[in-house]
Parts: sequence; structure tokens; C-alpha cells
Amino acid sequence: MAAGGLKMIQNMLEQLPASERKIAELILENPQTVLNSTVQDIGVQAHTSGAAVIRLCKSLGLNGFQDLKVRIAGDLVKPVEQGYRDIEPGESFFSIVQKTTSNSIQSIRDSEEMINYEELERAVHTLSAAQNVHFFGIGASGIIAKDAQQKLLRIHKNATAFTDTHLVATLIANASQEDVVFGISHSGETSEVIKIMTLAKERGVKTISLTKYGQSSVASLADIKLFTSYSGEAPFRSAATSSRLAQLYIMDILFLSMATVQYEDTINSIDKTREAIRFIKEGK
Amino acid sequence: MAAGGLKMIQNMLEQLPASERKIAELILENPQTVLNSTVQDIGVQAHTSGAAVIRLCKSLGLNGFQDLKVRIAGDLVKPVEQGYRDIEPGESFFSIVQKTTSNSIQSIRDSEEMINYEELERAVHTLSAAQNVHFFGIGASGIIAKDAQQKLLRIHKNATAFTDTHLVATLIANASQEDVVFGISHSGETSEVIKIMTLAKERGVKTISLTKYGQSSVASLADIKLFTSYSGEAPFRSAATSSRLAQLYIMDILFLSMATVQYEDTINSIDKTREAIRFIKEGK
DNA sequence: AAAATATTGAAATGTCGTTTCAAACGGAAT
DNA sequence: ATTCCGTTTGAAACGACATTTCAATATTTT
Repeated sequence: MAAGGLKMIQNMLEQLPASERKIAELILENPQTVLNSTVQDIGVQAHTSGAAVIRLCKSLGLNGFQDLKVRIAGDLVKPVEQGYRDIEPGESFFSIVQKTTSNSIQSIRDSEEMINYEELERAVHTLSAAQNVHFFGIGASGIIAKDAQQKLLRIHKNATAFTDTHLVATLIANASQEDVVFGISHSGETSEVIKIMTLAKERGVKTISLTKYGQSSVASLADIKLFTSYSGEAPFRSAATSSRLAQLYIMDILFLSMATVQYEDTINSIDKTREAIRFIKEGK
Repeated sequence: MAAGGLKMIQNMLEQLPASERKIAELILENPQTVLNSTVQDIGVQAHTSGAAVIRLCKSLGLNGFQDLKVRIAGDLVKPVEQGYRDIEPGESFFSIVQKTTSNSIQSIRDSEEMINYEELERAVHTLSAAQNVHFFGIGASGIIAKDAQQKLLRIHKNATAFTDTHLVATLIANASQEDVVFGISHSGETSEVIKIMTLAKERGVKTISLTKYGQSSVASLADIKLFTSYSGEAPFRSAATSSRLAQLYIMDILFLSMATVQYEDTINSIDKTREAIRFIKEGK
């Protein structure tokens, strides 16, 4: 059908004359070039001519360059590899995308494996029973907090997500026993989050944490601990990419679980929310 | 890069004019044809013209027939994928997790397939060259905007992410030609975003959009269009789960690409940022 | 009904894959 | 070494086919 182009080239490599071999090697190193370049381009890139490219196609037993293109396209749809891979300088767009995809998927898979179902269930019930949920995170985790708040508001569960430590401290000082403080910190060592969690614990308010897997100050302060997978982050990724996806993923699960637990209620809320938004937008 | 052509066609099918739709249906029925036929051939087989085939490619956001060929070739090798699965009432925690995982991964995979590398490259260069980047989104997309802003600030690229339409309007009214407005809207029809994009266009400010795949007001207002995969969203998911993951994923790719383009600079910035944060935290 | 807009395919155009061919090369025979 | 013969090579000519243009037609709007 439509693949095996690379394998063909590999098998043929030794039997090829110099000019064609140059092309072949170029393609093996950088297969997606074939998809975006013209025959002449490739010829030049391999320090030979376009004619050699065509001859290579013929040598492989293909009908022409279009044929090769199609087969290589097929080869490139390989299942994404496992494991985290860091991005190097001077990397091609194609390869950045491949690696980001693979890393993103990996972090979700890994986080799935980390899930402790008993803990998850307790979290869902605690949140469902709560009067108010106070999400708190700083920086990238602050954004996750905002997102979580939005979700809960949609199913008419009161939620806050401020980033001002003092403000949140006041909030917790006045919180009821039915409130829940939800601390988010990838490292688990963000000092602001630690302070807030400590305060909540002192006040006897229930606490939930979301951190990377492992022992951390924030997690140890929490009644219920939720985790995302930890992956040794290299310089680039430390600007928080996959970790955030995983945090969102866990939040999704929490939200969907809560929603499922009270399906009917939720459906109605979402409908009401939609109506409210439509009302504001269209004034009718 | 090499797949998703069929999905693109499926998503676009309804928005296509008659002649293009005939082509689209022919391809969906018999994708293999695309690989062995010329544009004219296909035109005739679908009882229309070759020009319509090219128009279809353009309508799909592709650069031409070659692009379509390559993407369909990719689709044909791929094992049939499992689609999105909605969450039912009374579902077990385990099964909610399974479905969320599978949906999350699917939306990332699908979004990868939608990527137009030339458009991506243009986006990266435009952003890299920009003096200021103004992200704008409402609701869940507003959070993506905030996240993107944080990321750019980390590599000392000026960025804003306000949700107040009037404020942003003022900002754009005073923007320079070196600024970029980045509109985020899953549906592509959020009125506030449309207004801001229109304003930017009038003012001659460059625009980039991030929407679900397909024709939409926001996308058509943008100089550079980026897409996440579209999936018919069921009630629960419409509370925006997978779509947001996909948006973040695309943003990650943009960020990592920008970072790679200017590796040295970035490394320094990230280090400086770390130091700045440490300074604030520990006062030393 | 008229005007404006969108859609359509035939023909013109231009890009790019493919073929041709003369020159260069390499090895074997003289 | 020199000549001969088969192979390899890239520049340029060629031709196929993707793409654009445009005038005609259909569709929607006013």
C-alpha cells in the first residue's frame, strides 16, 4: 500500500552508485525533507543533481518521485515513541512537534499510572460535599487553579482562585469547616502554597494537594494527595510544559468524576450556564 | 506531519460548496484514488473539474494537491483509531479515568495531524520578531492566553493577556506595526475575540488565531491560522476539557519552537528568570 | 427584479518531475 | 600508458500536470 519507502532505501543503500547514495543518506537522515522539497532542491541539498533523485526512485523499483513521497509519508506516521526527550538547539520544526507530542502523551500516560483510586474517590466526595473550594497556586500552577475554578463554577460549585497570598489567607481565616483548600504546586515546595496549606490545616479546613509525585512539603500538609507524574525536567521543559498538561488532565478527571456523581444536576447547570452566556452575549 | 487529511475533509464537508463536496465524498469513499490519479482525473471521476480539487485543498488549509496526497498517504497506513468517547452517568472512576486518558491523548494526536508546518513556521517567526504579543481569549481560552503570556515573559518577550475587551481595544489602538494580536477561541465565533481581531486588522496589526479546525470568523480574520482538532463535543466535554489540552499543546509547540530558534538567548533568560524568582523568594 | 456575491470549469500559465544526451569517469584489454 | 567500452553523472530540454485566471453562471441579498 503506502509505506516502506525508508526500508527500501536502507536495503538498497549498498548497491547504489555514489550520487544516488548521497540522496539516499540525506533522506534517511531527514525523511520529512522529501515531503516539502522539490526534486531539484533535494538534489542540491545532497550536493548532486535532481536527476539523481529520479534515478534513485527508479533504482528502488518505484514509478517516480511521487511514489517515493507517498511511501515516505506513510513511514512517518510511526507510533509516537515512549519516554521523554529533550529538545535540542537547532532542531527542525517537525522534530520539535514529534517530541512535544510524545512528551505530552507520555506525561498523561504516566500520570494515569500514578492515580490512587481511593484517594481520587475521597477527593471527589470531599469536593462534592464542599461549600466553597479555594484553589491556590502561583505562576503556572495559578493558571491551573483558575481553570479549575472555572470548571467548578460551571457546575454551580462555589470556587475561588486568587493568587494574592494575603487575600487568600484572609479567605481561609474566615472559611467554614465545609470549605476545602486545594493547593497546586508542581514542585510541592512553593513557599506561598506551603503557607496557605499550613494556615488551612491550623484552621481545621480540609486540604487537597496536587503536586508532582513524591514527598513534598505541600503534599505532606494535605489530607488528600493527588499527583502528576514527575519527569526529570531539562532546561527547556522547566519552563513548564508537560507538567501543566498533566495537571490539567488530573483536574479534568476530578471534574468529570464530580459531574458524573451528580449527573442530572450537572446537565442542568451546564445548560443554565450556556443560557446565561447566551443571554449576556445576545441579550435575549 | 503526515496524516489527518481524511479527518480534515470530514470536518469541512458541510461547509464546502457543491463541486468541492463531490470531490470530498469521492475521496472519503476511495482515498486510495488520490495517490494514483492526477488532479484532472479526480475532477472527471467526481463529475466536476480539476480546478475544484485544487480549491478543495485550499479550503482545507493545505498548500496544494501534493500536501493532500501526503496526508492521505499517512492516513492509509495508520491503524484505525478509536474516536472520542463520552462519559455516561453512573460510570466507575476507573472507566472515567480510562476515557479521559484516551480522549486527552486522542485530541493531542489529532491536533498534531492538523498542523500545517509552513503556517507554524510563519507563526514562530512572526512571534519572534514581534515587539509585543497581545493574547486575547474569553473564558477557558482566556486561561490559555494567560498561560501563553507567562511563557513568553519567561523568554523576555513582551506579552499581555487581558480579558477586558475595552482595555484590549485601547491597547491595540495604540499598538505598533511590530505588535502581534493572538486571538484564541475554540469555536472561532466568540464575539469579543472577533471584535478584537477586526480592530487589529483595521489597524494593520498582524494577527494570529488559534481555533478548532475549520472555517470560522476568528480564523478568517487572522493572517496566520493555527488549529486544534475539532471533535463533536458532547454535553460533558463541552465544559471544555480536551479542547483545552489541545490548545495548550499547540502553545507548547509554539513556545518550544521560538525557544529553539533563539536557543542561547533563551537559556540565559530562563536562568535570569529563575534567579529573579529565587531573589524574590529568598531575598538573596 | 436588480445588484451583489459566490461558484464553476475551460483554458492559459508556470512549476516541477522526467528524459535526453554529451561529457566524465572507471575498469579491463591491448 | 593507451585505447576501448560500459557506467555514471548533471545541465538542459521536455512534457506532464498542478495551479491560476477569467468569463460565464448560479445563488443570495436587497
